[in-house]
Amino acid sequence: MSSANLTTHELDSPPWLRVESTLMSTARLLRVAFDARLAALDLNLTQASLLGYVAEFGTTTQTDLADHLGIGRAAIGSVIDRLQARGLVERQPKTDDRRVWLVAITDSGRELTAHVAEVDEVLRAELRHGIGREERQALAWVMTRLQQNLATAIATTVPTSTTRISTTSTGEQQ
Amino acid sequence: MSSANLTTHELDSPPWLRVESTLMSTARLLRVAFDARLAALDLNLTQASLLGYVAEFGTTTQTDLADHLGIGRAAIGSVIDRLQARGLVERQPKTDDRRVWLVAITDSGRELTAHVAEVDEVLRAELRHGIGREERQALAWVMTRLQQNLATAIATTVPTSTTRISTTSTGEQQ
DNA sequence: GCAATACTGTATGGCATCGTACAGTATGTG
DNA sequence: CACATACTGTACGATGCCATACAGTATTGC
Repeated sequence: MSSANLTTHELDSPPWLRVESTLMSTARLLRVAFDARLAALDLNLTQASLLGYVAEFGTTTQTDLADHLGIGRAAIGSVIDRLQARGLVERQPKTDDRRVWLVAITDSGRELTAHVAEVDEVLRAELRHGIGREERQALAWVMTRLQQNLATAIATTVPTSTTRISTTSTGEQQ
Repeated sequence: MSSANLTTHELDSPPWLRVESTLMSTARLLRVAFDARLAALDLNLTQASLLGYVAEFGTTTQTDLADHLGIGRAAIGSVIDRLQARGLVERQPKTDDRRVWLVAITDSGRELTAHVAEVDEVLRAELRHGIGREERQALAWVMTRLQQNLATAIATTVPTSTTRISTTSTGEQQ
């Protein structure tokens, strides 16, 4: 079974990483699940998110898009490239700022978005199974709080910066 | 410097992906945070997890390790390569099965694990800030449940063309 | 014994993302 | 107006992971 191993490995993983690894693997499964369902539309989660965002909020700059989807400006470029190549979005010049592209959804993109929304709705219904409304809200709240703490933790991490950790040897394995 | 963009993009992301993207970005931040703290030890989260697992549960095969850490067999190999190159773990042949390597922790690996545990403890204390015990437990419970639903959803995804969710056989013609 | 099958680890190529550096453009300051 | 600074999108290389294909080894069936 080459499919992502779906073993509930949180049960016997080292206790000092239990929550972390559960979160990580849940995120991975989430991506796999969406990607699998979206594969029928030849989209992955990132592409679908971008499409949905543009469909809902209209034309936006790439930087804006990158911020909202939580990935970098460099990465968003290639995502747009592919969607544009398929005619799902288009880049329009912005008249008063020639640095930026405005990313707009096309008709066929809008059409596809409807299918995406459908897939999304179905999948999310399945994921809600056995989980109450308050529990979902609590989950969202705790994770938001966790994000704040994470941001603080990252910001206050002692800059290992200059140490650079010197890759030293390690270089070649093999 | 180098600060990952920590924008709280969950607030205005497309509603039909809100929970999903929150989970994804939380996972990303979690990895970034751990990686940043572990950078002082020249480890990333995956390496630290592997080290911790071997330290706690003793020698294991690579396949076993891959399953428990939730990544593939191919990926685990290179992780072990690097740890081995630094003398933190070692590969021991298994006498009664010459296909497999038993991955064992070394003395210096065990020593480093103590530091890892320390980093982990500090960071987790920071992450708990403002989050009650029951809330954490609720989080863990919901995510476990979510994982089950995800696993089911993935398994029941209609195989698009070549997508082989199928069980064992069928794989190669032959 | 021998062939078929299953399993383990590795090599290879691909993908998504990151981080850095860069050229083009806008905006602010003197 | 000239210059410095900030911002946008892109190019490039690196990383971590995956899926596939493969060789070596074990196991099973006859």
